[in-house]
Amino acid sequence: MPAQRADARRNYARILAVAEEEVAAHGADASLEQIARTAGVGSATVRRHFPTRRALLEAVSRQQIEALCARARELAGSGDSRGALLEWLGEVVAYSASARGLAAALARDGASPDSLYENSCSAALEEAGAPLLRRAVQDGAAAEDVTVADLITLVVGIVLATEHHPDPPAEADRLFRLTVAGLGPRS
Amino acid sequence: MPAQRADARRNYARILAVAEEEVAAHGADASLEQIARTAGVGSATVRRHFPTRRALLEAVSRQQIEALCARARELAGSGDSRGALLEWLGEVVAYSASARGLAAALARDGASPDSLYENSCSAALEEAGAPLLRRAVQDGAAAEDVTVADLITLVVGIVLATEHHPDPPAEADRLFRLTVAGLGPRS
DNA sequence: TGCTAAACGGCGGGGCCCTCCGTATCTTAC
DNA sequence: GTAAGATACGGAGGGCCCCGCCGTTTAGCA
Repeated sequence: MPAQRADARRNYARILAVAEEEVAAHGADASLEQIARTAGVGSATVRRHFPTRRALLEAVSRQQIEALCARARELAGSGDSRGALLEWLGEVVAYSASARGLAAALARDGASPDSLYENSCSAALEEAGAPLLRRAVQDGAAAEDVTVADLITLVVGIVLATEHHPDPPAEADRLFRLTVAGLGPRS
Repeated sequence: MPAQRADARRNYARILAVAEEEVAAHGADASLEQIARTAGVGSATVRRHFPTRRALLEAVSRQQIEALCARARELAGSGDSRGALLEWLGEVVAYSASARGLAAALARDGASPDSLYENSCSAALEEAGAPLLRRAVQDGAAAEDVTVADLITLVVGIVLATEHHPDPPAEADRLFRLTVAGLGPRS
């Protein structure tokens, strides 16, 4: 006895596939109705499988998020704690800047009453990044009151602000390096 | 012979006043129709005075922007070039975080064909901030390849990313300080 | 006081989001 | 194999919004 009916699973997959293309093409505010139309289902079905736009964005971004989490685990064993953290953050920037909708999925949405099980995407990333940051703090390469959430928020901010540039990934990377370096040579 | 008819000016003022409240209440994507209704004019009239949402946001933010420009001129004479630049940027953060819509008005919108006379808001800010940055660069307090536009973009990113937090201004300020400090004590 | 041009605003088209509810389809049990 | 029940579907309608058109009003000038 499947937890879900077979046709429901099929539709879920179809919708998700179409949504990936549509979000890639039109960004985080792609039309849900358009997705439904292309997938050949009713708009209600889309809403049934993905109650909120955010839910859909998170599902679309899932693979990328998991890849980033895996990368964090890889880097956790690296010798250079600061370098590992920066490398990982840089990849988060690169992914978010090139895969449209990812940044929006990561952005916290204060509109929710209970923020417990929500933000599954950003929660996963934060958990994966925690060891990296912890090690960097221990090595004195990062301030103690910084959280992974802070870093993710900064990254998301950079990506959001560069979203409309001619070459978002390049610009995002530039600003990220600038941020890492601090305002300038002399502090 | 007025460049504009008297009633047009009146309506402009009415709409702008209503828009300020509405944007303050509902953020950058306040309903233009709601503004028209509250102002007691047709929605076409709103569009006539403010062809794009961005135009309206810029008009709404004009006073704040000018205040920030004035502040930049004040700080231009300060002895501590780095301190002056940081002080100014901090105020940009504070303004943007507390006045809803300002960040959106500042955000570059790549949708425009000719970006010449556009972004009057951010253009003004950039011009006002240029001397501050120039001095900081001369004093070696900022990297040479940094532009005011970069700094504004970073600030806007921080504000956008913290927009949905419980206390946006506080969070934005935190992240700004974190950015200025660089990732950590050891670089 | 007329005339002209500027400004207004109602209206309709198109789109999107959201909800409801009758219907079709899958599962399971017999 | 079939009948019953649960599950999922999707069309339709309401509400809101942005946008453009165009007949009408009104301010400003002679």
